[in-house]
Amino acid sequence: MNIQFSTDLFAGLNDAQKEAVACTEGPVLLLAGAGSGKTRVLTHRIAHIVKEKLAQPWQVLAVTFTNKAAGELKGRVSQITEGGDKVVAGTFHSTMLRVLRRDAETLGYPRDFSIFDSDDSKRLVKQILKDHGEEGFRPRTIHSAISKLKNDLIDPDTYSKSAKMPLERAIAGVYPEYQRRLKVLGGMDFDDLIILPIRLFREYPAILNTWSSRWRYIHVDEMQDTNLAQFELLRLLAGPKPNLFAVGDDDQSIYGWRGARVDNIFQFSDNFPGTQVFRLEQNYRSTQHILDLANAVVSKSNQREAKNLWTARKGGILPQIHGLATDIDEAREVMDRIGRATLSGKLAFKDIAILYRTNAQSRLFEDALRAARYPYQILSGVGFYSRKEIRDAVAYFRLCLNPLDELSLRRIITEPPRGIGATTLQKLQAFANEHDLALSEAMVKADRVGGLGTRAVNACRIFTQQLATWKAALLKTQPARSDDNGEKSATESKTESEPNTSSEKKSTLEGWAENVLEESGYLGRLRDEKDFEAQGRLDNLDSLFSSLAEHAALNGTLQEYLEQAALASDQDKYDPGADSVRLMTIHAAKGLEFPCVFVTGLEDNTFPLRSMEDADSHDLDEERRLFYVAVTRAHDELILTYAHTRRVWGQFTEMGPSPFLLDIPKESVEWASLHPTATMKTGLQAARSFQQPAGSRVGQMVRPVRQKSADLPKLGKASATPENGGSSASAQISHTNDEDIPALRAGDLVKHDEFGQGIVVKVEPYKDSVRVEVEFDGGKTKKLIQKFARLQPVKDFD
DNA sequence: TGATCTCTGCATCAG
DNA sequence: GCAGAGATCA
Repeated sequence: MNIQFSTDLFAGLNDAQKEAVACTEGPVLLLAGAGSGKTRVLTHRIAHIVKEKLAQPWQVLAVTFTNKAAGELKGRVSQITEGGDKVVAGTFHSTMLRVLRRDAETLGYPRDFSIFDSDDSKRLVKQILKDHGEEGFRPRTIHSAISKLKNDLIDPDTYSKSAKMPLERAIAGVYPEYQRRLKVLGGMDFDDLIILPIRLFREYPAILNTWSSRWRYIHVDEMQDTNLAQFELLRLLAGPKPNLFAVGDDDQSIYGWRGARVDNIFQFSDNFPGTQVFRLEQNYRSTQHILDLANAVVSKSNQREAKNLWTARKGGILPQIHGLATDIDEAREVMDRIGRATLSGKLAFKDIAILYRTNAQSRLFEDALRAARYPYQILSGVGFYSRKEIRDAVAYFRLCLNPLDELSLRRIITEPPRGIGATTLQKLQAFANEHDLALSEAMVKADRVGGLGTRAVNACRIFTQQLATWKAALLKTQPARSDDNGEKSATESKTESEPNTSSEKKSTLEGWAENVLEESGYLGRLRDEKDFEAQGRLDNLDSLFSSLAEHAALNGTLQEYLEQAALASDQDKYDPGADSVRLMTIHAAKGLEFPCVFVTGLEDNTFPLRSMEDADSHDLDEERRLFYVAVTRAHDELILTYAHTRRVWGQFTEMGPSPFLLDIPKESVEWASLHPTATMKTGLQAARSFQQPAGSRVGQMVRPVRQKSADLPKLGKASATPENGGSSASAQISHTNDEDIPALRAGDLVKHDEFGQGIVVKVEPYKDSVRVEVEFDGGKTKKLIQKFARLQPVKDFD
């Protein structure tokens, strides 16, 4: 997609797009279907505002869904008009972080507050539960409840009044304490980054005025996925004469589970009287086939604005559905297709995306890609910054910036072991509580803490001294923010490779970082371990150092680095240049597009994924929209796959096909599955069972895959049903692979073009092939030379 | 105190 | 299949 240098910003836009770009004043709602060019409208509108001098670039705010999208937006605006790089663009979180870095002290937080990620938050909740003697509840549950309350702007007092049930009372007990401790530790969690600015704006109108008068034009992308708190922020910032431009699509609302409200779109006009509404309904991305399929499934959802998404791209490749015996076969099938498409030069690796519902599914694809030696990148899952060694390193860094950050302190105090164990910490903590000190302050005064042995006191002294040295050394690496011109040598001083120099000599940020981990003994300990895993960890730390160096070369501070790390999204890892297959969850694929898309794991309870507690139709609708998002990522080619057997939690589990597959009209898709009739049947059962209350779950039979072939009677029945008659089944094998002949063994299910389905009775060598004896349905037994017989294995069947 | 081992519980989506 | 908790031993 290339934006041309055009004097006319409106050239190349369709009528609806033009209108939206031109409408710069007052509240505007742009309902933009998938692939309808909303990003184009956003960029052009902002460029238009800047170019017409309606505002300075820095008076234009664009809230995007990822920081990466923000960067791209700025880049594109710069291409069209001058000063585009000065437009303020970022996610809600990163934008509000600016506000908070300036005024956090007003709310009683230190300037250098830490950002706690959800792992930190859960730890904190766990601590509180322990202190309250309520360890029966899961920290995860409590934390997510608190998070939800915060996003709904419900404060602890209000909640406490309505809390009745034991769980609710536990939440009500933890919530205020959690907030209190965050503050004591000088930390904010992700939700605080949204709700604290709200409090700031409400309580200090002058501060609100600073920002709301600065940002004269506000743009919000993906409005359907904003929550109440984010909406309130927008309302406050937009002020009484809102120049607020919101873009969204209710069909793509996929974050209900974390508090997003589609009503922020539906009720936009009520909340902002005088709203002008525009619709983008022409899709420029996908073929008609793909849109038909997408529309068919999403139109079954209950709460939805009727719309009419269309495309001029008629024809194209019909989407395919492919059912495989096992999840491993599924991965193999995807590899096969990738191989064929790339080998023929039809597609590059980077044109291909493999999408899945949950991160756990990525492993098999990863293994298969590695085995096939196809380049790939994973855009979701356990990222770099959540690796243990990186978290440890970051904890050291965070502690240097914010001594109150007890979570980090506790994390690294035994990494490596330094003679300070649980009992010592307990005593320190008691002392700290008594004298109203932070844990790190108590350590400084360890000699005054009762009951500590000299060994422990010494250990504390050594550690606190180290910490002080590191802090001092850190200051030398940071260019003073006001006059930072000279420090260009940041990347260049890597010449000295002596690891054990004192902190004085390393004046670069990465040198400092390396030194901290060296002096603390962290690196030494890893080196001593000498095993494969430890080497990997050391390599990762090396990557951390070089990324710090890169950051420092751009005059970035450690704090900024940590912020970026904390707020980085999965998509920020996306490297559009690299020619590699992309793997990601559907959530992470939001906003992206690819010529060829695999949507995998289309089984009941994989996708849609049912949760134990709330299996109501509302959730199914969100899964449905998620499916819609998944398939509308594709330009030309769409392949849906599912497996009959999947390993779940290490156990082989029978899966039924996704109910979504049943919503796809026959003419919109090609069934490449081996057993469509059976598929449809189990699919129907699955669809029905979805509506049943939790507890009555089906399809959880567990048995080893090897026993599969013993399942013959069922097969016989299924293939004897009148409506399938065998003909439909044979039509399904759309392409026989003329690769290697499948290895068969007695008990395997096979299918023959003429004789239908059967079971292998005997396998014996015959010349340069094998002779297979097959007992076909109806009792006929045939001896066939496999080389000529074109027997198709039917590995797995319900 | 800390290393090692066993076991249990648990398992979406994400900034 | 894995991480974290708890038990055990040096």
